Amino acid sequence: MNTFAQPQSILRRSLHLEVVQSLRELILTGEFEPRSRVNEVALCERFGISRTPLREAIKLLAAEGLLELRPNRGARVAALSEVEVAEILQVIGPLEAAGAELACGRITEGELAAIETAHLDMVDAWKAKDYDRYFARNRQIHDAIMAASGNGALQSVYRSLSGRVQRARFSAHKTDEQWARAIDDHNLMIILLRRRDATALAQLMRDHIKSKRIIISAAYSAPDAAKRGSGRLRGAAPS
Amino acid sequence: MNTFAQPQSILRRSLHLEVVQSLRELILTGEFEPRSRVNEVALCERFGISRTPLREAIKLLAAEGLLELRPNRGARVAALSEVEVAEILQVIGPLEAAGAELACGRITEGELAAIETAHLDMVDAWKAKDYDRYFARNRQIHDAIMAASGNGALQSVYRSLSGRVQRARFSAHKTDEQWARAIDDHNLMIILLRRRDATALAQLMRDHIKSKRIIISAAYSAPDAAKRGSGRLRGAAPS
DNA sequence: GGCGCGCGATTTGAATACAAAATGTTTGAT
DNA sequence: ATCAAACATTTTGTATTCAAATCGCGCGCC
Repeated sequence: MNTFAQPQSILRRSLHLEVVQSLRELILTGEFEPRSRVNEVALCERFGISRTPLREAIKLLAAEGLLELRPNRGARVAALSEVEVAEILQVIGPLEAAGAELACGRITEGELAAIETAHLDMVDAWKAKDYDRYFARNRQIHDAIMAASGNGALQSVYRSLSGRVQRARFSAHKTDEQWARAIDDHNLMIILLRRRDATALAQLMRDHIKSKRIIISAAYSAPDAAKRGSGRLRGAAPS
Repeated sequence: MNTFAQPQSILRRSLHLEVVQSLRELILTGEFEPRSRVNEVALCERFGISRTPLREAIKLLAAEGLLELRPNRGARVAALSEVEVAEILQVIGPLEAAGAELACGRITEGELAAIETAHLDMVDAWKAKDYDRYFARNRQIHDAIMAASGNGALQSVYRSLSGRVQRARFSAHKTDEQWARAIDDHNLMIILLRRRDATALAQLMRDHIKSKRIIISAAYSAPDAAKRGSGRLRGAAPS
């Protein structure tokens, strides 16, 4: 009767890791806004756990840079300044370049095909102006390239940094022209990947990120746009 | 009377962070050997604290990659395989290259002078075959270059990865020729930094690390040397 | 004599309890 | 009326307690 696939798999992975996962989701999806305080007891009730594993999770996410801990004053969701975002992007650039370079030497036909599929869907999302889907596919493509690098350390560093700026990247809406240029970059990316042209692809990845940096800078300069992006959910604008 | 400088500064920085610091030291200095289990109660007694902050610290260091956590089976000091070390070095290369590139555009005369001083002392240590001092200065130089990049995110990622492979780097003893080549690299490093030749320096940093990778690979291939290096303290060899 | 099984001891995982710090509010004085 | 100080409340930090899982060992069985 009990055809449970993995009966305990959820409970198996120590509670605090489960909480880390959930919390990370909440932060990355934007449910928890930057600078908002993290109330421990409230979260405990929400997750139905005690404070001990929650606090362990908080410490972990703080080390990851998603939360910031003020001694005796609790944790709050990290809010990156413009320069911090710029700094992280300056790190991501070389990482993506290195990943792409490695990927050129190891990527399989299957991985390439998957990336192309995601790419086509991303272009589709672009045409449909479906920003959410565009963004998801974009991320998927970059992750897949990093995965194809075959370097686990590279992937995990990339994922961590990428996660930290995800919100900023997402909330910084592109102009039509910037968006078109990004699509161009991605088209070229596929071509160079197919050609296994490591050098050119590495350079492209660096430039690609650099333009993202410019876009985000612009978003920070426009205060209302930044506020909107990083802040509360989109919807009916007040008055 | 009480001319305490920072009366509580030690207690101020929440206990778990203090423990993280101490534990990190113990791991990095090699007091705790790779693969050795971390007994919680024993450490609690050693630090004179309870298990809660210790466990928070353990979770943190596990996230950092210095410890590995096995569910219900405690933590143990991470022991990197050869491929893991190689992977991390593959990440460090581009990071150092990027850092050096940035540093060329921002480094001050004072920072440069400090690096040169460290460099001279490192060369001195080399001549005296003082490996410990050589290693310390080496680290100092690389850290200083990264610091001169002015990119905080880059520095922290670098420090983390660098720490994880520190033991492997240290324990992989160079041949005389390799050592001489490393010195050459460093000489050139200083020259290029002075010239602010970002492109050439970036390339040098990549190559510099690449040679380190070869050295470490060789150390892993020689099983006794690797065992010796990663394992117990040097001293009288058995039989 | 070797191997599997079960029991006890140890160790980890999580929850609760207690203490200290910070925040917000009220009250009193100027 | 305003400001400040003290108190009460909330929230964090740490310790202790309880439960569950693992490990080691001895016993019995094949």
